Amino acid sequence: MTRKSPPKRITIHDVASDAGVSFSAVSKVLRDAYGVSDALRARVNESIAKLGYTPNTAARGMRGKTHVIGVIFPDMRNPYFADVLSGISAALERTTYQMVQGIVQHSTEAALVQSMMNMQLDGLIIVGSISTSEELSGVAARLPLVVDGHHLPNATSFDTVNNDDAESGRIAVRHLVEQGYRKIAMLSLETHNGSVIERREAGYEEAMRAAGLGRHIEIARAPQSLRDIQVVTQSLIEKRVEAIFCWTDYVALEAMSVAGSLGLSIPRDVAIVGHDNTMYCGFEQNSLTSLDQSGEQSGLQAARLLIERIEGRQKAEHFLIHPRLVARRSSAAPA
Amino acid sequence: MTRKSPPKRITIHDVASDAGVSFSAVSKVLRDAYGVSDALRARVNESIAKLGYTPNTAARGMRGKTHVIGVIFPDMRNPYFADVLSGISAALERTTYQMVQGIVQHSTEAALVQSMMNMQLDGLIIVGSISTSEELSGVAARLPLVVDGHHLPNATSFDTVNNDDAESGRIAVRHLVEQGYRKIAMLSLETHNGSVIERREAGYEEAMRAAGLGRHIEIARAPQSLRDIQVVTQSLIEKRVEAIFCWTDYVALEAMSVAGSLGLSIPRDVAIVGHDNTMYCGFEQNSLTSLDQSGEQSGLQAARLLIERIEGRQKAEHFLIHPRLVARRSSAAPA
DNA sequence: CTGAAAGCGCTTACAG
DNA sequence: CTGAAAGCGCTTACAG
Repeated sequence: MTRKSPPKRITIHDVASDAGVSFSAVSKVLRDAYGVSDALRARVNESIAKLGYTPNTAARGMRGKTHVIGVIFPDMRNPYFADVLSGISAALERTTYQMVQGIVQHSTEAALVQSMMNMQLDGLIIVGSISTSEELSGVAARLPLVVDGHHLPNATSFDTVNNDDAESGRIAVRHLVEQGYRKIAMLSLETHNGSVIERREAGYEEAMRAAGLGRHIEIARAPQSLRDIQVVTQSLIEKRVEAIFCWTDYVALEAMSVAGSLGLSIPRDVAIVGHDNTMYCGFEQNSLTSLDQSGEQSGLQAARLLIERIEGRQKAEHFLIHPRLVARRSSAAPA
Repeated sequence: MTRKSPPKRITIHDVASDAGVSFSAVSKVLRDAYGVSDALRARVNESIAKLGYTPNTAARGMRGKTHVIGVIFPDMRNPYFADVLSGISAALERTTYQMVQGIVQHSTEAALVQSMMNMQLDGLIIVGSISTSEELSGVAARLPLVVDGHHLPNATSFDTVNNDDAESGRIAVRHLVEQGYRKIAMLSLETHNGSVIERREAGYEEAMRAAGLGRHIEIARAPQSLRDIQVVTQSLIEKRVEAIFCWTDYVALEAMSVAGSLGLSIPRDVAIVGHDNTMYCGFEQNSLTSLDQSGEQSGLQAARLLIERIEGRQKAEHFLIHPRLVARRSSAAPA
């Protein structure tokens, strides 16, 4: 085993001997525990600074808290998640908690959760979970959990943060109807119970019926791949729909691309509305109308709830965000 | 302290007693160590499966390897990083290594590195590092390190994976010159020594001179914010440049947006070339010419190198990727 | 207010 | 081939 000899790690013992105190005194200072005099604390902190000591997270994890939380994202491609992360990060800034991310790629959400539990993290935020209520309850039984973007009928063992996704669907439809569109389709995703997408679909259908457009309800579901989105968009266009509400922005941008490739002009030939109001919406070449659910706010609240839960709160809390339409050229009234 | 009592964790001892062996025998099976009979191994594996045992990463970290590596990204907004992650993930799939990500937000790269060292991770991949050679050498002295996207004059204690960024700059310029453009500017980023951006600038300048266009060299550097990019793009357009080579795609998309807002048409009034060939380039409304440095390949190689290094390789290796131009409408020859 | 002891769940020599 | 012992760096009662 040829290993480079790593510079010896500085431990609590080194700090103790430098400060001339017992090593348990150092531990107490670190954890802000009771029963340390100001003099002792000052001396220890000085040594910590001098030696550049940082606690070994693995060792901490064996006994108490690691002061690290985990955040799980379903993918890194959807720019909405960057907004959520930004909110979480801001909320954590003034706390002693650090964060690591797990992004579902070839592995599964469950594997990532397991891996983070094995690392003894203090709590977990799962964004856009694809797990069932039962699975999430199982996780919540083992560590503090907040789920962001998943509507669960009866989550009592963990907190949730959600956009009012049914309202998103309603707002999108009402807006398009006001602009003069009637044959409004929805471009959705093959999904599962309790997902944000399911709620958006429900809101879409409800508003269509309320507007007397029930006969025009048309929900097309495509997997996440660009190729599939293309095919499904084409078929909607062939059906001569007048407007398409897409479950997330990048799908809307792809739909826009397909329409353009077919020589159609937006919104004249087909109007498009996205969801999340990510940074690409504002680009002139897209000018995509979108529903803003403030990912930043969502992340901020999720982090707040998680910390409260780590510090002892037992009762579940559920935070709801109200979406807001940002109208742009892609849904302008037909001339 | 009212804490929910978490279901007791299954440890190596539980497995041992279930299998009727000593707990050290279990440890050996887990680590594939020498000196375990097939019969014992089979019995232990059966118990592991039955009990659903997974090793406690924190405990492992106290003595040996955690089998977890860390990947640090400078941000989550640039879609190029999703490609890199995908490559790393693919490379890890057939190994026993898990991965967590750290994304630089409000914290710093150095803080994230420290945090991951404290977690006793087995190795680190830093993508798009902003640290100096010295800082990175300091990290490499403590754990196996691969740096992706950072040209360091004399990295001997860690591996690197790089795109040939000077070549990217040259290819961009040559392509634009072939298409008939002469006043070619570069939209860059305020940056540091050894960065990929610096190299792209160097390649740009070199190719401009080689084409006899030295007098048209114009490098505008903007911070990462959309607002700043707007201002800088406007000033380039006011100088009546004929083409703009942007250091990364989303900057190019923003430049495109600014041009559009000013009523200019692309490429007739100004041609645009991006870098990374991320998924947005192919959208009809963008149709952005871009240099493909294959983020997936980059991630794949980085993970391979890191694992080799974790398993004992001492000599530094440096992998170079050759960029490839993907031409689209944004740089078509002026009619 | 301060310190000595036990123990978290593993790995790593070492002894049988 | 198998197992008992020591120890990684902390936290948590507990004793002084």
